[in-house]
Amino acid sequence: MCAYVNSLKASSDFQRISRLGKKCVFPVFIMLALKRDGEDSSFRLGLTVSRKVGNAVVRNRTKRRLREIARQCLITKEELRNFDIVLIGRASAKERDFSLMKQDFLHGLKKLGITA
RNA sequence: CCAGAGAGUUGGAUGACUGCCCUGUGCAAGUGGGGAGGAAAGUCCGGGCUCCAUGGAAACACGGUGCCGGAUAACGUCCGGCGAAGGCGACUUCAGGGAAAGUGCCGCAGAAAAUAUACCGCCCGGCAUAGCUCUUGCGAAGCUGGGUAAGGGUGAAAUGGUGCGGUAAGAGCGCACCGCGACUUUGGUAACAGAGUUGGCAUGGAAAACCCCACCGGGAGCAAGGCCAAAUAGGGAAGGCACGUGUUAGAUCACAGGGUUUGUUUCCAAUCCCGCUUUCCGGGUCGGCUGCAUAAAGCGUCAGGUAACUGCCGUUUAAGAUGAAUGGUCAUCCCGUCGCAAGACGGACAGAACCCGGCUUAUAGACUCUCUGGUUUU
Repeated sequence: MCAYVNSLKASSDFQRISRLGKKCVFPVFIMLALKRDGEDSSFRLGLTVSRKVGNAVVRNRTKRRLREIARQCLITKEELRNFDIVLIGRASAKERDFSLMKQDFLHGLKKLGITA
């Protein structure tokens, strides 16, 4: 998907994370996180935006905004090694201010105990 | 200027920082170039391309199209014309072949909904009563036998319409005009239109119930298909057995037999394939590459054509992702709304997925051209 993060693709990965991972709900998105075992040290990101959010234009835009937030917040953090994170977009994501969404994301990372 | 009709264009602009996809260049760091739409949408038609081993023909079935002529690779599309309906008009709309080939249908209402028929009414005859006249008749109401489609009422629709004649009352029964059919003729490539003669009314509606006629159509789709490739099964080679006839060293070759060829059946041509078993070799799911963007291409001049469109020449090369790039933040300007102002808010519908030609649907605002009907002035 991108050079700076590896993406989650297989639907089995999404199912495993939603079953076993920790969950944190915001009005704009739902954050799921799960620590992975093994040698691979990279961080992986998955995005899900359902049809309830809007038409194809709105869904694409929502995914881009979520991906940009992840890029700006996560790329430098060493704590995120071996973590899989899934973001599920919700309907209000198309209207919320970008900087506020960014704060929501950092807050979510703290709540799930990933960062201090 | 107001109201309206038709056709078309556009779909915010520029920049900064920081990212993504493709690509050129470079050992590398880096750096250059390109990056959503008119509908990319719905997936409704028509093609290209690919596979189903190949080509041709016929019948049946199924599906589609349906005034005429043209355009096109093709179309259910487009252009021009005809007819019908609507509008003062510009113009718009139309599932616009056949109902005298056949079957079936026409709710409710109404007498009757299709071999016509008689509910009320109108008219005539018979019987017969009240009454009148007066000894012979007239006879309302009533009963009964007929005639009649003028009038009433019902309905979406009632067996041509209006008028005059005619008649007991009526009726295309007769006549005039209109409509309709047939024939002749003129114009037109044709649909069709005009004129004339004639018939004397025959042909109610609906084909979007079946059907008939003409024409068209094989199926599935880029998750097509091809290549590289960890595992398993099918596959190939060699041997043995089996096998109609001939032949040969030999399933070697020929003929015969059987089988496949995508809606079904049949025929023709050509080509392809052929039972069982042992050993050895190989083998293609996840993944990657390809298919994959130079094409019925865009733009422009000129020429032909009423037009759709075509031809010549010149010129341009224009996204290529695959859990799917084309973003985020900000500044200035533009447009709209609100506001005295500073400023605030908003800028439609909507996201390429093999590629083209259409159709349909969604679309804030802005702009251009042509035409029509008014109004005012000259």
